[in-house]
Order: sequence, then C-alpha cells, then structure tokens
Amino acid sequence: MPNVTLKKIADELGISIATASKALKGYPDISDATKKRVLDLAEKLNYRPNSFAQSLRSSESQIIGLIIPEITHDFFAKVIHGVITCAKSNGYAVIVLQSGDSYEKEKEQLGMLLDKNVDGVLISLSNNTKDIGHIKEIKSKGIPLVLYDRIYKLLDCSKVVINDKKAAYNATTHLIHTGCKKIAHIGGNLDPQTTIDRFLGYKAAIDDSDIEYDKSLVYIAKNLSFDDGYQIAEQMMKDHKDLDGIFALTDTIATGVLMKLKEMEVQIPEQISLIGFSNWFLTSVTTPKISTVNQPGFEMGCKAFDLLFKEIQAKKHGMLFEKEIVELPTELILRNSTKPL
Amino acid sequence: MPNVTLKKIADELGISIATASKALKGYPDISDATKKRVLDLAEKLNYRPNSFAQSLRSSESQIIGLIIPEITHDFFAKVIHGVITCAKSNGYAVIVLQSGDSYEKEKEQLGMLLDKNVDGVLISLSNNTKDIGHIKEIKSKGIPLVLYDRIYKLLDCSKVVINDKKAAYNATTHLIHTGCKKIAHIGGNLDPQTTIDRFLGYKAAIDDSDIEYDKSLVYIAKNLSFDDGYQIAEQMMKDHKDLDGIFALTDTIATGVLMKLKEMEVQIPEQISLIGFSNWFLTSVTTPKISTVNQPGFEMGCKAFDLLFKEIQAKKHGMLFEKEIVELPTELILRNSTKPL
DNA sequence: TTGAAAGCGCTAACAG
DNA sequence: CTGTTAGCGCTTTCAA
Repeated sequence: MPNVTLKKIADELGISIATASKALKGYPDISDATKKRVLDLAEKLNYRPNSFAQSLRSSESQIIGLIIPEITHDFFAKVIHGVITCAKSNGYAVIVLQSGDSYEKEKEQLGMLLDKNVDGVLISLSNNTKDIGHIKEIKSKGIPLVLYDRIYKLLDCSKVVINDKKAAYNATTHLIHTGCKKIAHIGGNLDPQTTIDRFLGYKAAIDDSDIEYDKSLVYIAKNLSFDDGYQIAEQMMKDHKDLDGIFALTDTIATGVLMKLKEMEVQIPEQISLIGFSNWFLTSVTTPKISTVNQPGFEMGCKAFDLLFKEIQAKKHGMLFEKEIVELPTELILRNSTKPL
Repeated sequence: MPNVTLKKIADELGISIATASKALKGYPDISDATKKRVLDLAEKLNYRPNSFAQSLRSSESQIIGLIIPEITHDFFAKVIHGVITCAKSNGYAVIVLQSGDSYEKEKEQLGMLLDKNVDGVLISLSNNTKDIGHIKEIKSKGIPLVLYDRIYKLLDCSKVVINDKKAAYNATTHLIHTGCKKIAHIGGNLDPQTTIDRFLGYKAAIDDSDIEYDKSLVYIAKNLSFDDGYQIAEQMMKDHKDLDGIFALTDTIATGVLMKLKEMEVQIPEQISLIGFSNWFLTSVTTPKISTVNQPGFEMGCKAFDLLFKEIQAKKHGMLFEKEIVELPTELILRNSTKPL
C-alpha cells in the first residue's frame, strides 16, 4: 500500500515535484492549467502530504500536549473537551497525558511531549508538584506553555485560572448569611495554589464575620476523595456536636460527606449546610442536591488553548508575546444542601 | 535556542554523524570508548532525537489516535484513561478526538488522524454512524484499527466489547426474579449494536419468563440523556399505572428517571425497581443508590490498545495478524433501586 | 571500528 | 511559468 507522494503525482503528470508542490500550495506562479491538473490528480489519488516530511522542514508538528491530573474527574474531562474542540478548529491535534497527581509521572510525560516535538504544552500541575524544574526546562527550550487551573504563581507564563479565594469566600459567606455559626472546612494538605486559595477564602470569610476562626474546624482530606469526605464527616460530628456548616474543597469530598451525614441521619440543610466546589454533575442528583461553585471547565480548556495558540503564532512569526493571566468567572450554585437566605 | 542534533554531537567529538547515531543506538560495531564519549555528551547536552526525522525515515509516528463519542461521559473517560495508560507504557502517545456522536465529525477526525500519520486508530462509533466508508478507507490504507464498545459487527477488524445482550438479559431477569411483572425498557432509536443488543437482551429475558412482551413498555430516549429519562418517567407513569420495573439503557437515563419518580413520590424499589447500565460513579450517590451493570471502561481501553499494539507490531514485521474479538465480562451491581431477591 | 553517501518527502530559494 | 537543487535530521547500507 505505497502512499501517494508528490513524486508520484509529478511523475504521472510529467512535471517536477516542485511544481506539483507549488500547485497544491496555491502559489501564484503556476499556470492555471497545471494547477488544475495537479489538484485534480491529487484529489483523485486522495493525496495527503506526508506530515513527517512537512514537520521536518517546518519544525512544526501541529500537535500540542495536554497534561491532566485525572481524566476521570468531571471537571478535567470538561477541560479536555474544551481544549480538543478549540484545538481542532485551529487545525491542531492534542496528545492527552495523565499525571495521576504524581510529580514523577508529570515529569515523564513532559519528556514524552518533548520527544514528540509538540508545538506547545498545556498543563495543570499535579498536587504533588513542588519542584518546577521540569516546567522550566520546557520554557527554556522556548516551547510555548500555558498553565491552567492548578498553576504555580511564580512561573512566568500565561495562565488560565479562576479566583479560588474569592469563590471560596463567597461560598463561605453564603453559609454565614444563612445563619451558620460553626463552619468547618475540608481542605487538602498539599500546596497547589487552588487548595491554598480556597482555604484562604474560607478563612477570610470567617474573619470578616463575627464568627471566631477555629483551627480545629479545618480538616485535611489526604486524597481529596469521596472516601475522605465520608470518613472525615464522622470525625467532625464527634469533634463538634454543634457543627452547622461545611465548605468542602471539592464536590467529591462534599458528596462523601453528604453520604455519611445521611447515614447518621443528620438533617441537611436544617442541621448542617454543605457546599462543595466544581459543580460536578453528580451534585445535582444527590438528595438533597448539593450547593456548589461552578467551575467553567470547558471554557477554561478553550481559553487555555487560545492563549497557547497565540503564543505559538507569535513565536512562529518571531513576534514577542505578552503573557496573559486570564481569570474566568465562577458562580455560586445554590441548591438544597444549604438553607435559603 | 537551536536544538541539539546528532551533527552537533558529532562535530563536538570530531566524529561522523553516522558513528554518533550508531553509538546512541547501541550498535555493536562501535568501540566502547567512542560509545561512552557519545553517550556522555548526549546526556550532558540533553540530546533528544528529532522525532520528525525519525518518523520520516521509519514511517512510524509512535502515536495512535483515539476517537471517543463523548469525553465527558464517565465510561468513556475511563476508556481514555485505560488507553493512555497502556499506550504510555509501550512508548506510544495518544491523540484524543471527539466525535460528539456526529458522523460528519467522526469522518473529519479520522481524516485528521490520517494527516497526522498515526500508527493506528481506536474508535467507538458515533451513534449516528451508519455508513462506514470512512472506516473502510482507513483499513484500505492498511492502518491498524480496533473498534471498541460501539462496534460495527460486519467490519472485519479486532474488537473489544462486552456482551450487551447477555448483560441486559441478566439485568432484566433479575428484575423478574425479584417479582416485577411489568417491566419497561428505555432504549435508543439509533442503531449502534449496543443499543440493539441491550434491547434484545431485555426482550429475551421477558420472552423467557411467563410475562407477556408488551411493545408499549418500550420507550425511546432520543438523546440518551438525563432529561430524556426525566421526561419519559412521567410519560410512563401515565401510560402504565401498574409499572413495577424499569431497565434503562444508560445510567444517565436511569438517573433522570429516578429523579422524576422521586418527585412524583413513587417508592423505589417498593413500587418500581430500576436498573441502569454502565456503573457511572453517580449511581452510587443517589438515594436510593441505583443498581446497574458494570461496564469495565478502563480494561476496555487497555485491551483495545493491546490489540492495536499487536497489530501494529505485526504489520511492522510483516507478519500476518489474526483479528481478535475480545469480550470483557460485565457484572450486575445490586444496590438499592431494586428489591432483594 | 569508522565514515561517506543515499534517501525518507517536502519546501523554497534561485535559475532558467 | 517551470525545474533544479539543497537541505530539514536521522538511519543504514556499503566501502574503507
């Protein structure tokens, strides 16, 4: 099944390879007649330029790399969707890699992307990434790079984020406004900016109210998982009989909390109000439905690709590129795990 | 930031490019001394072979394409995860594309994969794909291809599937065994094999029991969505006051049904038993938790890559490759939307 | 044990 | 308007 190449077309038409190439590229210095003959034959033979050869010449792969912590998370799946959609409409394919929240893997994946000569990289840092040498390596090679969601503030590159602190502040404040006096936070023990910021938002909201900040109300979910939420819920109830509000770092945690609380026959929201984070679909099918913060995954993916694309273009044309930090709006979604105002 | 090439290494060491290449590839006819010098320098300069050049020579991209109907579906996300994981451990990267259940897009995506010269393609057919000319084109070019989940029976290639009919039969039979007499099915109006087979399984189970098959109990969900389930549930209750069992084509539909039924204060499972299909995480957080059929997405992804990989290897070494059809086991997951036996 | 040279398929500068 | 040629970086004969 030998592939059809320019040579074959040229030979068949008795013209040179260069002429065939130019005809296909629509160069102005080819007669309409030849152009047509080439185009027709190419069409007929279903000619597809060999991308390896094109890439070798142009040093462009028209492929970008996307590193995701966990594909099976609703939010990240939306991000992938967004990236792929926008990439495709700009002629780019996307290699998707998963870091599984491991620093080692993340580094490895980045290496693979370098090996594949991708034109740019989109990455959301793993929860366990502290050393960013591997990211800097990419940058030092001049490969366009955009961080999304879990960013590293000090890295000088474009970023797409939400305002985690503000969103958390609003969520917690809502709890306060609906009358909660003893509000717990379930956070993570790791340091991606999102985790820290959501905690800071929670704390700021408490500080801005007339509730006293109580350190013992802050719990740590090691894996940010459903099970974590499930277990911590029980612990919380032991520690604080009069708990009346919970702001969880993620929807999965919140869902775990909800499940356990229901088993313990705690009334939600009457006795305890609960707010999650991300607006995973599953929060809208629990009973009660869980209030949460909408995190626009699809848009984030699109925007991230957009910035990357601009940077790739700029690099290609030797223009300088202004880093951008885009902050996407979030929205508090009020459902039935919180009391009405 | 000029990339480090073999030439640079060769020049720096005062040897030829060919020698440098061979040293790196571990050819036996290079002296240990030279070999070491080359390896050391390559290491030091962080040399990465230019994949474009390698690909151009070898006609291999070490990239495969994966076409998914909907990334944001739990099941498909698991498939992606499986494919990516196995691909990576075999040195392959994965370009992920989404068909959005549109035939047109599917065709377009396949074209993009051809353009990118992927070494193989993994595809789950869109619900609207009837004409498989585009698939045949891939095959005719000799590009290894494996179908997973939504397959086309008549296409001669490797496939990874579950036994939808049997799984549906078991689910429905379980409903019957727990005493249901009037069991509805919510299916799709399209013809991927999965939809048909699940319906056939349902029907076979009814036929094998002493319940009379009643066509009016079979409903069609146009989009296989939550909303479809939600709306159809209401219709069903109007049509059949004495309905006592529902087997839904997918978990999303089942969840929609559950939501509506709860709103209508129908007791589940006392009055109506409900079974979904796929075992999405969300079915385990509803109240009651929904019984369903586990569909091993991750394993399916792994296995699909496996078969593809074997085929790629076979092709590469000019060996002939036996198509395989792998059937993965499913499992009925009994939760609280069905009565105990 | 090493190196020269051809060639994968394409593009673009240049010459005719 | 068309063709010749060089070269992208690598691998692999084949000759030295």
